[in-house]
Amino acid sequence: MQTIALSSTPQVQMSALSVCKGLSSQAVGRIAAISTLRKLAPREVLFMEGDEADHIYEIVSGMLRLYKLLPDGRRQIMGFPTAGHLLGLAPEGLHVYAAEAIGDVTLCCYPRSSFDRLVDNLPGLARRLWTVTSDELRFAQDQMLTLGRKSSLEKVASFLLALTDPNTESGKTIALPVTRGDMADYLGLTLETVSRALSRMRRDGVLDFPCVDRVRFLDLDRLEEIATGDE
Amino acid sequence: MQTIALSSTPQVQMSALSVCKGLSSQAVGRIAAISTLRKLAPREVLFMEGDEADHIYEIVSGMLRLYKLLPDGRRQIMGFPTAGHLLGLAPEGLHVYAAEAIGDVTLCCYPRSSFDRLVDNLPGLARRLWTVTSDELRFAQDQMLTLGRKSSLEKVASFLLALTDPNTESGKTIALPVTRGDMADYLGLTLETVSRALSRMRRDGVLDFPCVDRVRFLDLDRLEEIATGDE
DNA sequence: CGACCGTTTGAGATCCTTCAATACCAGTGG
DNA sequence: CCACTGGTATTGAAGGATCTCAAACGGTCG
Repeated sequence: MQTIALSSTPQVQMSALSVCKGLSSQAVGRIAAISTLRKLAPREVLFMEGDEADHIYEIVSGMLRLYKLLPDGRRQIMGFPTAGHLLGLAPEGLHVYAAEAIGDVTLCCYPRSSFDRLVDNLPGLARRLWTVTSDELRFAQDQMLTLGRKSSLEKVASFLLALTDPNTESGKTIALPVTRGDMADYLGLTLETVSRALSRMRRDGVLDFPCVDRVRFLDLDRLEEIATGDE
Repeated sequence: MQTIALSSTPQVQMSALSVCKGLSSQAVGRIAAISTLRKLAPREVLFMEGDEADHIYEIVSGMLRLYKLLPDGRRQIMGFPTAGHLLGLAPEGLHVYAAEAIGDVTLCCYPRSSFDRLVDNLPGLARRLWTVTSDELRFAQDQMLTLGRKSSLEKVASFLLALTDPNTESGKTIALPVTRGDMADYLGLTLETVSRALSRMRRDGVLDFPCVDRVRFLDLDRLEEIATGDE
């Protein structure tokens, strides 16, 4: 079984990684050969928009925020990738957004030049990357609908729903991994507006907050109606 | 030279098509073998969101609008693809947005099943598709910044700039291929707000309108400053 | 010419932002 | 232990940007 180590402490099984999904064990071995592990502290910046994209990263654990900035400092967060997501797949060689760790993060790193060679030589890897990128594109397009056409309440409801998985039911409590400010920059709102939307849904009995960083869903059907603007 | 015909009238040189870029002439031949041409009339719908994606399309000429709808009819336009763009690359088999012709459109069609086989068998095609999809993703992420964080004036300026090419200079006039309403649904605004933004930039001497569907750029530097929020 | 469609412009309403005050919590040092 | 601090969240009040509704304009086409 292929593994790689970071300073001999944590170990990662390569075949469990997202880049390797669907590839032969021989291919996995060749990917492992160019991998190294890396850790990020909270708020550590992995790369900035416009930086040379000399590595491709796969998140092993933790969460980051990806964002773009306008010259005056306005920020749009593109997403909050977690374990299994790939970062830095910028075909032109420059990062198109910044990436910053939210909490502690572990990454698997592939030097870009070696990775490029693998893409050409490993049948199946290019297709795998196409699938990954297509999924991201679909996600980005859903977000365009949210950003362009939904009200603040609908935006916040959509965000909370995106945190759930298929087997989340009313009554369940989940972690809210990001601050109000991050939610706001993700949804194109201010943090006050996000806070008001959350308060309103609590008042309306749709959800509740055991503490600031947890949500308890009380009425998921209603939440879904709010998110899609149904009524 | 590989060509395909529609009812014996128009002919298309396969090697000029975007799917084929960078592929061997043998590969081009195999792509040509599964191609057919199709024409769309203005306002004709190619597919709706949620439809089975049984074909992949490459635009030969004309322009379409791609959009998503909310249940109550709010519309977000994802883009206005033109010649060379690929449509229907939905890896899960369902279209994730609707596609509708704006004017007359000619398409090159590939049945999905045959196309999928080619992706597996033609080395280079998967990578080509990855590149195409990555470009679209980058584009979508730029649009997320515009939708989430820019003012109406900045949005309209950004849209107009996206219509220019690198050698457009102040003084040049270009076609405005879409209505105010389409611009609005693309930028997350109302058509009135778009109209007011255009009027204001005309008042300020940034641009002018010989007629409703043409723009003359008078001060491209200023337009760029407006688009990025610089000042 | 009249009907129609897209555009422009105005006036008022609405939603979201801005600014400000307060609350809350964890960490720190006296 | 507790006061102090900094970061985050909540809530209120006022302002502003965009939307809504409405009227008028201009070009195209039968």
